[in-house]
Amino acid sequence: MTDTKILVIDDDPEYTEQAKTLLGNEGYAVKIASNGLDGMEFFRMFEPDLVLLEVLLPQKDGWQLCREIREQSQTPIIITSTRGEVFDKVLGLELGADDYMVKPIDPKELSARIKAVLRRTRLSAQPGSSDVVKFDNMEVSLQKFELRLGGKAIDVPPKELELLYFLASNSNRVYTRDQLLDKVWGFDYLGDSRTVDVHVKRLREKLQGASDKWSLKTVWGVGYKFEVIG
Amino acid sequence: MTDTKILVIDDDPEYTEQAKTLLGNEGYAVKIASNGLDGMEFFRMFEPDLVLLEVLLPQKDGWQLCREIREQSQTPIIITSTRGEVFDKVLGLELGADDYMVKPIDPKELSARIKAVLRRTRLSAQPGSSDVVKFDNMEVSLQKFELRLGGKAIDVPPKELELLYFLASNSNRVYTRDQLLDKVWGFDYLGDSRTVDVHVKRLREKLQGASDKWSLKTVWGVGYKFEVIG
DNA sequence: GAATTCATTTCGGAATCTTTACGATATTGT
DNA sequence: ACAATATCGTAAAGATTCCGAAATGAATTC
Repeated sequence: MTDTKILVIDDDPEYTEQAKTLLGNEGYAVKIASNGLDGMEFFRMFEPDLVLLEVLLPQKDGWQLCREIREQSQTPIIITSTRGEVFDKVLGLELGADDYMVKPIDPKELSARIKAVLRRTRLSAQPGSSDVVKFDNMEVSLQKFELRLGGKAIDVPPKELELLYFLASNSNRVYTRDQLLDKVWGFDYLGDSRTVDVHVKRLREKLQGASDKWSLKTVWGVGYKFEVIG
Repeated sequence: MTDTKILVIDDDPEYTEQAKTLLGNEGYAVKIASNGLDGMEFFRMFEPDLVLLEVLLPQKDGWQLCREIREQSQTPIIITSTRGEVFDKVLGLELGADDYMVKPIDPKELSARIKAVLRRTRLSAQPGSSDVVKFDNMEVSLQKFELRLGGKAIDVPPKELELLYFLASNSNRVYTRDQLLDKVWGFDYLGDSRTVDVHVKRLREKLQGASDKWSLKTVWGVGYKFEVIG
């Protein structure tokens, strides 16, 4: 049923065997790496849908690995650790991990968390995201985190940039406010959908008169879209 | 405006009363069940759009109920519990609940979470069902929510676009005004069928002279059709 | 040419969007 | 760690757009 691939990076053979059996039974394809270097290598080859990553690793520790994975992909990561330090948790989440678990791990909890994380990240999986979006004289880069209009860099706050990036990278398609809250703000955002309007307005101020080949359009009764002419 | 139904399953009368008042004020239709068996029964009869489910219930506990509901429907479920155990949360999510809240519940948070969950679960029913209808130089897209004539995008209000989309995607077939009200406005629409005439007129203004291969025709004494020549 | 059906126009109310202002929150710089 | 700054999100008022009812005029049928 599921074709989902999970990469487990941990040097405790007993634990990894257990994990492999458990997750295998749940229909996942499981791969084991027992040190940091292998971990990174396998990550590239295996292209997992989720990484289960131990903090304490030979050759290259989990933090480092987490950072490297994040630099090149949005693949969800669950950090595991024998220590239960709050510090670990905070650091892990800061580095872009999606969840955090303390060993020893209850098998039931593990599979539940994996499911939950996959569910979350799949919701926000965006079609066609290649980091930089260009239209005519406009360029939006998430990596550089900037907006360029005719070669000139414009200061744009994070939320506005993310919103513009999302709309532009899915141009001509309408999104409801709720969809935008999901895609840009996150599935667990609690708040009013009018918020989108305000951000659109602030964006429009900055984009005003920049080009006649594209625009941020309102679709009455539906939502917004980034429209490209021609 | 909202016709959304919420089923609250909880045996604490004080809590359910509070919830009923709060959610009622927000425009939801609320039904209360005070034990597990009623809960399942009401779920079937009432067909709610969302279930607010307490874990600790007489007769049949929340976990069991959650599982049963999931077996037969995708209706979103928010689990509530007095304990704040991580275990509960994880188990809840594993059983297919959509969110989890710890009592005592802040009314503001409750309504925010309900909104968020509904938002998430409704995404599949949003515009984006990549339906496009094409005839010659005309293209109607619900995804882009636009009408294109010869490559040029034309602004069309929602109702008009939906009407055109419906007629065009069932081309050459006649529909009475009442049928159109049913299909486009909704089966529960109460109103004058002359309304259709007005919308047809407005559409014709926009479509005027666009092509001779198709047209929005009146069928005298019957209704309208989108006629395609050749 | 009378009766019926359709087209067109107008207009107020409703729904939706825009804009503004302000407090809360997060970020930055020192 | 603190203050200064920037961003974010909410609420409310203002502007806009759309919808649908009614009324009148035109077309079609018999």
